[in-house]
Amino acid sequence: MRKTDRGRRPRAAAKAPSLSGRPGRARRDAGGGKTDAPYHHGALREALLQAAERVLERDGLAGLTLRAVAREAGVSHAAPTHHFGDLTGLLSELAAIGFRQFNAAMAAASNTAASPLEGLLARPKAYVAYAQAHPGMYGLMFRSERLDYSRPTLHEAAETCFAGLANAVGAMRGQEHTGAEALSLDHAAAIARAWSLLHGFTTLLLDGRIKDILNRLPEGTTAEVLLEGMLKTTLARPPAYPSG
Amino acid sequence: MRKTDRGRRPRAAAKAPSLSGRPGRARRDAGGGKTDAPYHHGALREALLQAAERVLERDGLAGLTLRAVAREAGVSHAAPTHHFGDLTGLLSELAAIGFRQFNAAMAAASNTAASPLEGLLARPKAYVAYAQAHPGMYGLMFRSERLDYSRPTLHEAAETCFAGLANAVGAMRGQEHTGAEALSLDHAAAIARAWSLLHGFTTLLLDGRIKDILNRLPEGTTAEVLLEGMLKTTLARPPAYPSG
DNA sequence: GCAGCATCTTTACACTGTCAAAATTGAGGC
DNA sequence: GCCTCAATTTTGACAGTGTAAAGATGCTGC
Repeated sequence: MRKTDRGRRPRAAAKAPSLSGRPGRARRDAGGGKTDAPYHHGALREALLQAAERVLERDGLAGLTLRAVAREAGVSHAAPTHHFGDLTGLLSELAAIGFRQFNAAMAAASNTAASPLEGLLARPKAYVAYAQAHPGMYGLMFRSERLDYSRPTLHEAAETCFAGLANAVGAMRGQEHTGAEALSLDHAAAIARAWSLLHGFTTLLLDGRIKDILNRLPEGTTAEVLLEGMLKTTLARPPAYPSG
Repeated sequence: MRKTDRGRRPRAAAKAPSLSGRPGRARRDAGGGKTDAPYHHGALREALLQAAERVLERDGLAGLTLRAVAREAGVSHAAPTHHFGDLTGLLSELAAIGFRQFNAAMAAASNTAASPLEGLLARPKAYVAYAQAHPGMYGLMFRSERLDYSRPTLHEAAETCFAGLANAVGAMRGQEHTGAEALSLDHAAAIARAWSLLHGFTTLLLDGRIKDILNRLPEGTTAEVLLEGMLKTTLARPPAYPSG
């Protein structure tokens, strides 16, 4: 009994072994005051995902465990298993939510751009900005080896993300509709280059490696300025091998 | 995290509780046949690092635990603690070894290049090739959040790696000696671009994301070809803003 | 009303990292 | 030679993790 009761809530302070009392009652009050939560939660799946997002933002990827999420949601440690199968399942569903947020943020930034140049820079800047605002989520989405991309929700959300990026690159090169069909090597290289550049810069930035470079630049130079410098010298030039 | 069957050598197949026998004897025979290893190993630190490298190659990052390394080396589960402090210490020292291998591989590739163009492509190709040959080690070096970069050995090895990359970029732009001094924004952007491109492509490749792109290219197109395509359209053009 | 089933809890187990104490051994001081 | 001492290694324990199985509970269809 002395094993795993570290973070338990007060738990009614009763040692009565619940002969007839319902152990699931009057305990889930962390959310909005509904203190008479039924034994059957009703929407535990969604509640668990929201709890997981809170834990991720608060404690980072290392603190995102099944039991921590269950504690945050106020249910027993085995409750998540029923809804997600295992840890990979929970993480994958949460990552799918992250991808949708990510896509929405980039689409919004792309739509509200004023000048043409700003339009070109809007997506990449939104990409890095999202990662900086939600480092745990970005790490989960892109750096975690505990995701199952065969899950439909995650697969679709990630695919949408990739398609948006590929389309943006295609539009920049004057080509529309980058469906699931064949690409020229040049076009594929342009997509891979854009994605690699953004993803690499982002992960290096989150890992603190970019600081070494920023320290050699004038005082106060921010990562965003460096990113703009990286992009401008790339975007300002036409493709080397026109795609005709 | 059920492993249960993995690891767990026969362990001498004896249940004699070693009433007077020395439990540390005649057990470390995995290496070279020296079956009468003394209680004091003599070079346990090195043996543990080699064992850790074997475990990493065999079971990946997820299987690289303190206890697994101790089992692989044939010592008790707490032996590594004395030499490395904690898991972070062991992983950091192993990552330092990885960085040195990584640096050596790139330097060798850069030195044995024949043509000038091949010289430019040699380093990036060696970069990706190393990561493909040692995915676990690359993940440990660049993707693990459990490293302590304040450790001198790791700090120095990683710094050497970065300096080599920065120097290669500097040489490509006609500038030598990229010491720890100030950089122009353009030069810093070039370094960050090269590093981000390589690191991003590598991690995307290791995570299987590049496959989605390769599938849209002619049958049999390999990642190396795509990488060359990415680099050629970048390298074949002079810098947009000459560094004069 | 009640049987079936989905949901949630309890219990148990194997594994992990880390700490403290005990055991073993090599080396130096007398 | 013996004896202490410090370094090294083992043993044991503890808190935490994921996961599986069994028990408790309440909704739902009949």
